Amino acid sequence: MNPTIQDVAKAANVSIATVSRVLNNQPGFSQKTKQRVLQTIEELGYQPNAIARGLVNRNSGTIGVLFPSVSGLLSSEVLHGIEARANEEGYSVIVCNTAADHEKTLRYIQLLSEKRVDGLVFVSEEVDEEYYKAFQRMGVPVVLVLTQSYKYPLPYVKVDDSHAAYTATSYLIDSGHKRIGMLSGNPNDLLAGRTRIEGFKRALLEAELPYSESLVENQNSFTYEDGINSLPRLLERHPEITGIFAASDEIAIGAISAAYKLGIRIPEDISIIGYDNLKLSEMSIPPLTTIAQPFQRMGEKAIEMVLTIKNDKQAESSVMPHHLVERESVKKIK
Amino acid sequence: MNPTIQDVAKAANVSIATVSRVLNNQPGFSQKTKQRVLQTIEELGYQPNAIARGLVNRNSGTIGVLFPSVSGLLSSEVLHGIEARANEEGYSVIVCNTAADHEKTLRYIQLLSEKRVDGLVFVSEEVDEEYYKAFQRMGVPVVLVLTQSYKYPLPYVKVDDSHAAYTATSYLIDSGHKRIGMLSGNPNDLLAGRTRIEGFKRALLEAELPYSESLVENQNSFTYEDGINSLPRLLERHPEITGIFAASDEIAIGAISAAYKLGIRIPEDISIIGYDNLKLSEMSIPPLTTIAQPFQRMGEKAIEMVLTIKNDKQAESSVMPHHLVERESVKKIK
DNA sequence: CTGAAAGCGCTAACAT
DNA sequence: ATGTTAGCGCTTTCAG
Repeated sequence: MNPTIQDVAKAANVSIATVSRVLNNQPGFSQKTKQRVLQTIEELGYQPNAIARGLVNRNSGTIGVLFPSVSGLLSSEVLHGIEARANEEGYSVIVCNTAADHEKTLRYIQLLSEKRVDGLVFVSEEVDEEYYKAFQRMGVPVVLVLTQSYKYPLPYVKVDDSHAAYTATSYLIDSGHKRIGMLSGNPNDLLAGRTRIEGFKRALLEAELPYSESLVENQNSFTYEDGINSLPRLLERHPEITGIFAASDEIAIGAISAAYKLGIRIPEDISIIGYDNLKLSEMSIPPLTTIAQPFQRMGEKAIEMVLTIKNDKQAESSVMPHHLVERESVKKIK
Repeated sequence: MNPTIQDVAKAANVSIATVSRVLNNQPGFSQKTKQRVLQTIEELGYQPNAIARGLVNRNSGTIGVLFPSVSGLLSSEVLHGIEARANEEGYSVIVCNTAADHEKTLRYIQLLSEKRVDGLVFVSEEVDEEYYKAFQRMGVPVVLVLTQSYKYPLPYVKVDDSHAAYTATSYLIDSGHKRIGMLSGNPNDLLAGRTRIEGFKRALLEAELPYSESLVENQNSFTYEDGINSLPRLLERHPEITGIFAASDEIAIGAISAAYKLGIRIPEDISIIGYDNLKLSEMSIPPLTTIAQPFQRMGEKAIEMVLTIKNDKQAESSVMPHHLVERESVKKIK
């Protein structure tokens, strides 16, 4: 059995209150007793029981994080930032893989609520009414990452998707491309789908370049496979295209693979710009030019916001800056 | 304030013991009272406090996981398996990023110990004496993943690295290659480094093919950059090489990129086989033939072992099967 | 500067 | 079938 504060008190000939005081560095003990207590703690190998502490202090020192997929290239970078910042602030993080499943998500929220986590970070998923109600019942700070809610007043941290898509498309335009298409993800995804298409469209229109819906090839998701499948279709409809904006790096890499099989050279025949700047993107052939989202920083920021809300009951949403990473998948024309 | 079991008891006109009984499905209540209790629980929105429960039951319902890097492609797959299985078994997982730092690791172990986690999963790192002592003091099951300890009796789950390297090299040989080199990771890494070189050497020797130390190009690590840097050096020393075994997929992908820049075609000029079967490997051009490690399954297995040890105080280490994944980076000669 | 004692919310005897 | 009560290990008044 682990020694308790009682054992320490007894062995050091003081009361448990005194032990508690030196443990928490609260006023009310002499240097002498402090030494004695510290020493017997050492001797006994005493370790305070965080659970008992949590019961008294009504906090668990942990923050829950909900991902639709933990093994995603993207999630792991966000998680990295979350874990780092949380640890700095003295918190642990519990990860939960919701698999984008409604029931599972609800169960996880319930679980985290029972564990009395001090805050919640909700990544990449839309917040529906049930989730929101559960959040409210928990009464702890909740912050959204890579997503936002139009219905509920939940603070978020993300980039401006529309603007970022605009930046990507404009880069293609500035590089001299005039016939530009898009490999979209899921257009029904209001957050990552619709808005990126919007930005794409706006860039084209402002540059007085042709735009039509057929210029964007939609998919159900944002994966490598989606990229593989969608490139041929887009090119079949629009063989004149020289530049492509892919809604995710994975899609872009998939498109590059598909192009390779088709004997199309990147960037000589077709230029491609991605979105995300995953580690993946520098490993492709050719290295992928893309829009970087500061995933790690976003994770850190989310924790900072959770903690701010916990203290101040208020925190503003944060729209993080994206930036262009020029590599070799886009050719400058003339 | 969250309602407590007291509130429920009062509102339902029963004692807290009764509420506790229906909550834990222990014998000793009528259907009638059960209904009543359940209903008032519903009405009050009562959620049991897992911290209080933990204090009484002396368990936290959580398992700690230590990674040298959470954002690694590999870690995230292991984590996926860990999280899934842990959740099925009613446990949560706390992730810790040690950054392979000694002090940090020690602090994390201490922290998890204070949080009274019910078990520990230790991934990809060597266990030194201080770690081991800390494990012992904790008195909870510890299982190693993708690593093992020669000094301490800690159960592990991994593949047979030497054998897997042998398999990879043999595949090259069976494909008709006679001049084969290796892009090793860190040879001072006893676990992932040394053993893979061994397997490589053994395969060559058994096939009566030339082997010398200069045939293996060492690096400090197993990254993409290492692959980029090491390919040219190996080829400079041994321009006759037609087949290469890379000690990790990342190294392999790096080598492919380097080859591309050098105008060397894969697999026409040189064949490459990797090690890991990360998602990455199917996205490369050409898709990478590699040795698959069942990362997800390993994560699951680790949790199963932790739980087994918790109950039976015994669990055997598990050497998981690896297997070859044939894709397009190796050419069959003649 | 130090100790006694009252909880934190719950489980598990032990009564009834 | 149900209630009473003693903790689990700790923090925090409140007294001295």
